Amino acid sequence: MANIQEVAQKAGVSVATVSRVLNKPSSVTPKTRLKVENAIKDLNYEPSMLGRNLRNSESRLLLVLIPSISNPFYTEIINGIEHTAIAHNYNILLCQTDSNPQRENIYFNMIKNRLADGLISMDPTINMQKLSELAETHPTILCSEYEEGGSIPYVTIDSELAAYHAVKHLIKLGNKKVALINSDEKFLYARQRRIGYEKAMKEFGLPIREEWIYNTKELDFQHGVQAMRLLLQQKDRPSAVFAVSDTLAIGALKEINASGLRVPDDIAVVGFDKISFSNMTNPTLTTIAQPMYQMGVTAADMLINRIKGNKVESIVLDHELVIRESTMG
Amino acid sequence: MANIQEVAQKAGVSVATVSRVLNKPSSVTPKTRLKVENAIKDLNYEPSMLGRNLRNSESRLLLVLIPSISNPFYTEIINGIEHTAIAHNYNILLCQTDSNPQRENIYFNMIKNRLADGLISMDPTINMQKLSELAETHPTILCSEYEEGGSIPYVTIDSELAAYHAVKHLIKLGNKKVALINSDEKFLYARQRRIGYEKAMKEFGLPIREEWIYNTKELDFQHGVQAMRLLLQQKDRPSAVFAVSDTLAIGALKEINASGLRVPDDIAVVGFDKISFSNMTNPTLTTIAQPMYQMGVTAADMLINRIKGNKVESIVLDHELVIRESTMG
DNA sequence: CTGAAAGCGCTAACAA
DNA sequence: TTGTTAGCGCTTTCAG
Repeated sequence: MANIQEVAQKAGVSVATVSRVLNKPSSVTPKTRLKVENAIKDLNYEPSMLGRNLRNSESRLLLVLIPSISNPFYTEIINGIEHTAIAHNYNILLCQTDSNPQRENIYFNMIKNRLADGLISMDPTINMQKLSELAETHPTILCSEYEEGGSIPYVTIDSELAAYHAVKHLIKLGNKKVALINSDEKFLYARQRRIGYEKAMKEFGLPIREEWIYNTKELDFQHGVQAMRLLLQQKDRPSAVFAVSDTLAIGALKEINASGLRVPDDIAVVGFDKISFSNMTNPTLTTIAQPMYQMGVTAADMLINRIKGNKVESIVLDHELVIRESTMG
Repeated sequence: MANIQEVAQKAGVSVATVSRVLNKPSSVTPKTRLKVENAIKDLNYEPSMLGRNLRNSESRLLLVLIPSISNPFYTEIINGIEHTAIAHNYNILLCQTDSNPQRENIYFNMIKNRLADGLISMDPTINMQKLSELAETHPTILCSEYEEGGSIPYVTIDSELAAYHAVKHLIKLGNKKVALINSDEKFLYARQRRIGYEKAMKEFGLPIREEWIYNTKELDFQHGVQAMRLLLQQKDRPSAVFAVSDTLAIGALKEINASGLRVPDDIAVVGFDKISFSNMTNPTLTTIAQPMYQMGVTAADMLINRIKGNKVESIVLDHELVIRESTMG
């Protein structure tokens, strides 16, 4: 636990020189550098980030806000963020809000208290009002979910177009009765995906029937099961389902199987997100792949740029339809 | 971005008094306290953790090391850690090693650089040699995977006993030919689970056949598929499988289904960990539940105690066999 | 109960 | 190239 002072003393130089060896070795003669390096080794010295951070007025920490770590949707995005962060000498503070405003507040305070230099929010349930206020004074980026017409820079995909592609795929397979398992339409992406769904249906002259549209409260498996159960109870049963998240789709899959029907023969299913489990199901799941990793990289790049004081532009990335067994006859 | 100085000035008191209002309001007269509180509000003051941390020689960050965030095994443990941490005014720095020694080094350095006050490792691939050295000078706890006879305190379950229970369950169901899908036996838990498996088999006078024991390189789904494929190629096919992780078991499930056999009628399957996806499969998976959340809480408590300078004892928690469809005829 | 002052470990401006 | 020194924002000891 030696400090810079002791190193300087041992090496017979000033603390400034030690600091230079640490941060810009080229600005020191090889001879003195060696002396310092030896002293560092002898004393087992490790520079304290506490001192450095205070002096530099930075924490070199990036706060990443997600609803829950158990949602596999975020893992690849986080990987992208983390990789980029580390490459720029930052670390990430991964924080779960559990969609709990109290939790949210703790994390907002961490930013205000300079425990983190900036924030990437991926939480659709976040209090946009408060976040926008925070964003005025502290570098902030939205990832995936964003605010239409808001002032916070974001990186996302075109949800409407993606949903349109998914539904079109089902229709082209011959399905005329396509159901939609959507999440709560208080979320922007849910509204957008519904529009994409309707657009595809209309384009092919198919009717949009309210009984085939189900809005779930949450995104988890169990809600997918329940949604599918209700859909199966219809007298005029849909022949295909588009679910706006893989976990919902996997729930639907499970329920279809349980009811003795077969996927895709009786009912075809398309999910959204391409989470890793989506090819472990039986049958494997056709799904929309978001460029997760790339999204994370982009978000982190944008945030680091903001921290540096640069202006950044919002970005919309491309998606891709991944066709697997759940729609292959 | 006001600092404590400006608040003091505005309130007409010394910085010491402001600090007192922040940390021990009862040590200040209500009258001065009010003055200070008003100044804080007026200036929108937020105390800087940078200054406080340097002064207190602490970061109030706990480093949590996991192999990969995509492994659902860790999510509940992390929740336990995080909750406990927050309750004690700590935050966690969740770090993925990707089983990459280079990554590992970065994180070890973060500890040495005082970016975190202590470390909980859940990475079975970690360099124990290096970790032990680090643990001599920095608070360290092992969670789940531990070192037999090592000096680092740990919290874990009795893997041998759990495996014994799982296999005994299969045997009691009438299975005489039980296969084991184990992970690499360089890991302690893998060795222990094999011993538990053998113990149960021996106890019931059943032969232990090497062809029925498969060691995988990794724990993911795909390796489970592959292991099961080989097991199914045996002329004398096992009638039950115990996999040491749910992801492996889910892979096995998938492969059994693909080969036209039925679970549990043809082959019964038991997993390990009770990850959330284990009851989304078809059929749902019988598995060993570890008290994940409790493990996280315990690990965090232990670490915080170590940071305080207290001695802590290693703890072995109880597990539980959760019987579901994959073993229910 | 309050204030003055030292100092946590580091960096960087300035001087030599 | 190297050293001196101020100071980042805070807490805490010591006096009063």
